[in-house]
Amino acid sequence: MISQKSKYALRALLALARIAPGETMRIAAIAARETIPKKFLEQILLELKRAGFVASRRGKHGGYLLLRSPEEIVFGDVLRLMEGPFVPLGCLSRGGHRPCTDCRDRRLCAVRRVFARVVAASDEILDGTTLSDLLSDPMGGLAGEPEEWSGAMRPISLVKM
Amino acid sequence: MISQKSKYALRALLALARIAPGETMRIAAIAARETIPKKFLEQILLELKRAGFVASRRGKHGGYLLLRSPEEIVFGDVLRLMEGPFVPLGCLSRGGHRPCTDCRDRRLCAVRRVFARVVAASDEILDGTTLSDLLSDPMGGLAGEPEEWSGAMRPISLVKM
DNA sequence: CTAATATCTATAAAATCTATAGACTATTGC
DNA sequence: GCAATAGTCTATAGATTTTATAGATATTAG
Repeated sequence: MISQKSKYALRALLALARIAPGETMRIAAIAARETIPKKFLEQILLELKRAGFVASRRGKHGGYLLLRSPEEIVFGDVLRLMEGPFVPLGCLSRGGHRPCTDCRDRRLCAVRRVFARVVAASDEILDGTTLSDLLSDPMGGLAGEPEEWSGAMRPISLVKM
Repeated sequence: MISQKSKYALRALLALARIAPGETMRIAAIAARETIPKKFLEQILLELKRAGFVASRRGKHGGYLLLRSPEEIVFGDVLRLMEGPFVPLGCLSRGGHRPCTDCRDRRLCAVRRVFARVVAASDEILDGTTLSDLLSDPMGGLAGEPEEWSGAMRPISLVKM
């Protein structure tokens, strides 16, 4: 499962992407509009600020704004920041850190190999989607209800994310 | 991240896939060979038994064996059993249960749409891989070290699974 | 009968996720 | 300068989930 924190971060960034460039939006306004606990959102926005996604102004008329354009903000980057050094298996993290302690030989770990493919497929989507992709096509080309989805759009998989 | 439990389950099934058909393998033997806590493994094997993946014999000379052939045991099915009703977002679970409580309109939820695509891509791999795929190709066609992986095989993505 | 082995229920220990609290700092308008 | 507004920072609490362990029970072989 993606964490609430990541979901909140993505929604907050989308909210900021909808305001006029150069304008700011207050934490309280984002929290209210996106239904996010304000104090939790504060921490999330600070993380996003430290990572260079957003900037802030303090004091009266303060608030947050995007530091990069929506075309440059990639879903995968936001998730990597919010979720920490995560892949489906610890031993798949960058540089091979966090090795399994219970896996005799990484090269022979069958589980590892399958999930490496899942990671690659997920990355292709997450690193190929930006905020602007979602802004320009708010309904994703769908006209019906989610209940009417079929085929590739149907949420069937249950792998934990 | 995939849970330890799922990883243990997959490794246990692979261990059972390697023994002769009709033979059994004791819990203690699987635990030792795959470096899995024995008592934890007991619970996992019971779940796998209830779901029809394996069968067991009690008493002396008891143990576990696969109830389906390795060609019929699909990674996705095992994960769905072990991880529960999971998708990257609660509102993507089967039948649309577990709706977001903080998302105004599911049809407009941009985050939801992106992750629906991730789910579909992951499923394609997980539901297309069986135990026998891994048995017949233990090295996955790779000759070098994981550190030498490149391109699509490199574990870059950090989406939490 | 006894030893080996799986079964079952409960609980403990640890980690993580989510959220809240409260004091502090900076900016603006008057 | 002062008050109001709004972001910053550190700590911690509460809840949930994950991981693992304990111990009593049931079954089978010999």
